[in-house]
Amino acid sequence: MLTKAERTKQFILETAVPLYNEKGISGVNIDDVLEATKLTKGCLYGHFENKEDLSEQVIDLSLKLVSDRIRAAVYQAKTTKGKVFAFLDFYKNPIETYISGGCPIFNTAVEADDNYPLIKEKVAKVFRSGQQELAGLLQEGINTGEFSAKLDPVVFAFKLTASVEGGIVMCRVMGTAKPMQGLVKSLKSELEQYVI
Amino acid sequence: MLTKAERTKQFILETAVPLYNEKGISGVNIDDVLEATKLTKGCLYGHFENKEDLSEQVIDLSLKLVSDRIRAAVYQAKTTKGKVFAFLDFYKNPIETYISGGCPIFNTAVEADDNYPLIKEKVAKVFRSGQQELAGLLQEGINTGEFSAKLDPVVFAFKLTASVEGGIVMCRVMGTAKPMQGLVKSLKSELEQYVI
DNA sequence: TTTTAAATATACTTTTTAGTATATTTGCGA
DNA sequence: TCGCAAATATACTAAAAAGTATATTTAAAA
Repeated sequence: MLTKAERTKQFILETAVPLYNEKGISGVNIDDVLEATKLTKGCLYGHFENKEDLSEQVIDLSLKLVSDRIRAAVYQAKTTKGKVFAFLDFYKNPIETYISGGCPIFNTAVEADDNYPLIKEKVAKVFRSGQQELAGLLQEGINTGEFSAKLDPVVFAFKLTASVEGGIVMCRVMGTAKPMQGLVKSLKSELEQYVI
Repeated sequence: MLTKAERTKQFILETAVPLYNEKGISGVNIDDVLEATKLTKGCLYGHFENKEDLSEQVIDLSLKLVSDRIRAAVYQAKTTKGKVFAFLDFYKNPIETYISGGCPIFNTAVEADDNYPLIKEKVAKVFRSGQQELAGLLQEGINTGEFSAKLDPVVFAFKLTASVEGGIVMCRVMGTAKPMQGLVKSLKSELEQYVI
């Protein structure tokens, strides 16, 4: 059983997650969070040192939530090909995302890049481990004979992630999920070329 | 000959462009701009109604600058394949970008998405016309017999843009341009498959 | 070259946002 | 179920940021 304080803190973080994802770190202010949680300053500052502390923990949670969810989707599939397809299907609809406002990993990456070195490093870690995992998956597929050895796991893992993430942003701005369908289809058939 | 006021206004906008690209619209404040330009409030507010007006015009310029530059790079090549390759090579080094801070089209897209509907629409226009142009280019290549008709111009144009833009962000955050080389190489060889 | 309106600087006010001191309430171990 | 420490609310101060009134300077037309 969680203590009251722990539950409140968790509630603040969870409520702030979509807020931060939509407005960005610089775009969110404390009053937004108070408004959304219906709590007061005294309460919030009882759980977080300052805005920076809050922001850091919100981003931590956002990154964890979406990473876990993608991983869960991927590891549900049995074959390697199925896993890769599951990854591609995760952002099938870039308008209505798991956490409102697009992909938090990517959104954070763009904003943290030149402004928040600490958070930038967190996102870098997420990307690096994600790339390693995805490339490892592809390599495994080659090892088990599911894919041709002509497939470059590291390059293709990057291509998959970069194009999907880029596609999300473009679709969201243009207000249509359609190009994503074509993109995913194209990436799937690209992988099919390596299926033995 | 430009008048003094026109030159000053242009100077403010040009100075603010990299600032906005690095810090984002919500991250920039008037004092940052004054600091960078070494001008004063009285002067700045003589040229812009308010911060919103300034932001809008800075973004307009950023989008124009980078669009023009990409177009210039592309239309320098003679063959269609050469043009597409030039497009891919434009962000060959995602760390040191034409405008410091990454691709302004993409950075703006991410931030404007849920926060600045007016600017979002501007970015959407840039993406739409860019996609149309790139797809048109590919279609032309098919028409002239340079590419196979099996190439889907709309889908491939989206794939090219999304993956390069996504790749820029990932490389910047991870602090390495290397994955971009592999990505560009892969996209080039993907196009080569359609070259007759 | 002179005049003056336009451009810019200075010094302010207002508004917004972050943060804090203290009072009040509430959950939980004794 | 009582007592009190922990949690939360209230009401404030501090800091930062936006915006303005007015003085001063400067560029360009006469």
